[in-house]
Amino acid sequence: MATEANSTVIVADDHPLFRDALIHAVGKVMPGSAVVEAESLESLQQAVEANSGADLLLLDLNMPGVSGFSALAWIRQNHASLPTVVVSAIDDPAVMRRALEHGASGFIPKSSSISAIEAAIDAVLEGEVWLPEGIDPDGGGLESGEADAAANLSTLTPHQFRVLMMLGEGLLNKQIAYELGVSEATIKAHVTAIFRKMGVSNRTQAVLAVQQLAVAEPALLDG
Amino acid sequence: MATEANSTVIVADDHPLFRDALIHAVGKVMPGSAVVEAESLESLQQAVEANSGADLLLLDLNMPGVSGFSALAWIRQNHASLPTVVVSAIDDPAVMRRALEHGASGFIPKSSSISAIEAAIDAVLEGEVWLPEGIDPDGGGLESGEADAAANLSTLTPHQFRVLMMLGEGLLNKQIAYELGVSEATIKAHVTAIFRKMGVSNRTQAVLAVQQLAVAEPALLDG
DNA sequence: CGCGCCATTAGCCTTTGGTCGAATCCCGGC
DNA sequence: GCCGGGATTCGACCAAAGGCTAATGGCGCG
Repeated sequence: MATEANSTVIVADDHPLFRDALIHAVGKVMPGSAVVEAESLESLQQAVEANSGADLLLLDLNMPGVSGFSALAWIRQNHASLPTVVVSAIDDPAVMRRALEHGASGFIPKSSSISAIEAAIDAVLEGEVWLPEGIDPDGGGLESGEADAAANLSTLTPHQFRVLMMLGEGLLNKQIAYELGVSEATIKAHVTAIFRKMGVSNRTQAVLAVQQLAVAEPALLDG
Repeated sequence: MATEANSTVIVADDHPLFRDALIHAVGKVMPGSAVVEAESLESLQQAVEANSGADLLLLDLNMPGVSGFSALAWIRQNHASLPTVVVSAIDDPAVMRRALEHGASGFIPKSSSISAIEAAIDAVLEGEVWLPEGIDPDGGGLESGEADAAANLSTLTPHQFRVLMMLGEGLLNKQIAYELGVSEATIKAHVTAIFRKMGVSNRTQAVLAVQQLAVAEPALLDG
């Protein structure tokens, strides 16, 4: 069991109950570790920037402000030394493999037992790659467009990344400016920079590029 | 074996070799039937409009001009009496079930044997629903956003539908006008009508709505 | 035949989007 | 303490998008 002292873990999940459960599991596997919580893209970026020496990131797909593998791809490229485990309600093996392709060190379905979650954290801290039992980590590789989109995405600055995510929600420049508390001119400048880095020429194409990193929502089975 | 005479089948697939294979299978199961071919969205629409009494449509996902379930959803709503079998290189059971939810009468993976394809056509002509062996047709139902998008999509006129697909490729109004050989004013009129019917207020949101009907490209496994 | 719907286009005006240049700020290196 | 580069910020300027009105022609249906 890896019982590191003075270590830091970032837990990013917008569901408070599940976030607490993850924190609890972290506390058992890594007693004495500091935990930083994030429940949105903004707080996630702050947490990652402010704790560049963190030892582990537990990252939910689908938080307010990001969906799909965008955040994972960006963080992995900009903080390569931060091991990241994806946590998600989705339990599709193909999604798990895509997560690994984007640099994740493991994948924890939200349906996992406490002991499985602890085992996963423990394994990743030891430098291993962890997937649920019975899932084959191999398979294919990313579609070329998705890999390109991820590579381009990772060159964006933090602000540019957030702006791009908002473009992906169909927001107007004016709305983005208001939400970020800056002028519309600033957003336009960011948007132009995004276009260059993403290799596109208008916002619709930028949104389509981001969509390649989306995960298909599974049919809603719970009640 | 259903051997209808004077029947018409539409085969829509942009891969000539596979289209021929499908036509061959149709010829065996339905001797004497007329076959109409389509290899793009435009020719598909022409074929469907010109053969309103056709007995069967074999429809590929991912043809030039359309991708995902958009074409399926639109055709099923506007030509409810035309049984449609989806043909695709994708063999994900979840995709097959979504096809059925959008009104398909069956799903034929391109990896199927000739005999399986013939069996599928035969079954659908008899009014049955056909899926590959071992696939459970039940499961979930569509995500609400996807069902809404499909419903809205089906109210579009043929031209509007084509314009929307081009919006989904990130084209400018000017480019769409050029490709369709009409003026930019015409495209703007179509686009405005599309926004109303789709319940959105700008082209980015329209594209996002259409994207809900997309299918995730699987990892490329063939050589 | 007339009515409604679709497709087409023009003209006009307002809003949004996108590019350029430039100022400021922050941060690490010298 | 000073310098340089990237990030962030912004205003000005022009292009594209979007809303509205109005007019034309075709096509199906009662």
